[in-house]
Amino acid sequence: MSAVASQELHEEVRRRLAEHDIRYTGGRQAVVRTLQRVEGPQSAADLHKRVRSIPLSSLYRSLMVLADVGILSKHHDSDGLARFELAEWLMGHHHHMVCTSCGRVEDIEPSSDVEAAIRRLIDDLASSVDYQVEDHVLEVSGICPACSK
Amino acid sequence: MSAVASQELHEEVRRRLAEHDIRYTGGRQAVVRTLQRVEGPQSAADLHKRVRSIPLSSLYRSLMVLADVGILSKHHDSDGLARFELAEWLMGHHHHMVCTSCGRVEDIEPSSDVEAAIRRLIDDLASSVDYQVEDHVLEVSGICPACSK
DNA sequence: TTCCTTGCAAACGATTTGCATTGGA
DNA sequence: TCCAATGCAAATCGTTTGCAAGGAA
Repeated sequence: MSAVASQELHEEVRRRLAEHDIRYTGGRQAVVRTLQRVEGPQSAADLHKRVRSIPLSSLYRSLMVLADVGILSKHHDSDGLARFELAEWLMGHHHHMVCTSCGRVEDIEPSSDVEAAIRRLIDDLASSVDYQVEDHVLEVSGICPACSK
Repeated sequence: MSAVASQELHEEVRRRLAEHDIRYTGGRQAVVRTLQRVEGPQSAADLHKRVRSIPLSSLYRSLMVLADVGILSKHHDSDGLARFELAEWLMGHHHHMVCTSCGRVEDIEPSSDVEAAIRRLIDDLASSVDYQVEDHVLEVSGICPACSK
């Protein structure tokens, strides 16, 4: 559940890719490295600005491959743009705090007891509709400290 | 917080639109009526199938207008498709349970004490990053009863 | 050699927009 | 009359794909 150490991360990724006979190429490493050092989910365009050496189509292909094998998680922001971040087994489980004013996204890592409480609530909710819970996403929106001034 | 009575709904909508000098036309009523009777957020294509009389471009325009004045809320599914549902002040606050197998989305209305607990947790999380909470979305994914058989 | 990868350009598909027309207050 | 609303076609734009060339094992 907790994040993989930074040094081990690339080895973990390489290993996971190898299981699928997929190479951990320079372009893919650049994507993972970039996502490792920036906060919040990034769009293809965001990443393209940071690794201008990789053409967009290749970037999209890398993102697809990495998401397919579970190294990245993909979701869509309020504008429908696809955004990517390192998957939870690499990043650690976390939630998002989105500023409705500036769009900034902050990662929030709940303390273990808060997280436990969330799970309990979710299990409650799920049992009422007889679902088998796999995962959950909590996204909180509000005004960030910078914008509230 | 609770849902507006079905009969009052259209009056509420008409009122809200009137504040913006926007007419509550047949097409818009069809959209609202459809969203009122189907479960879960609907895509433009979904809605178009149900109200085939309205061309897609007009449908998109209705959806945009209705979302802009806060009658509909818009979000994107895992494929990036825009989906719409009646806003919370009309629908009542609720969360989503998404089946990862068949894609079905179920609305979940948390009991008031569960909801209170969620808010407490969120306020906790938010205070740690000094955000001013406005809203929250909890999306739980798992296997629905039909798919688990 | 074998197959995964990459680049470029073309194709796609959801959504948006220009413009002339229609319709309600 | 006046201005919002509509329909149609064309344009946008993020994303995907075909295909030929490149590269690692």
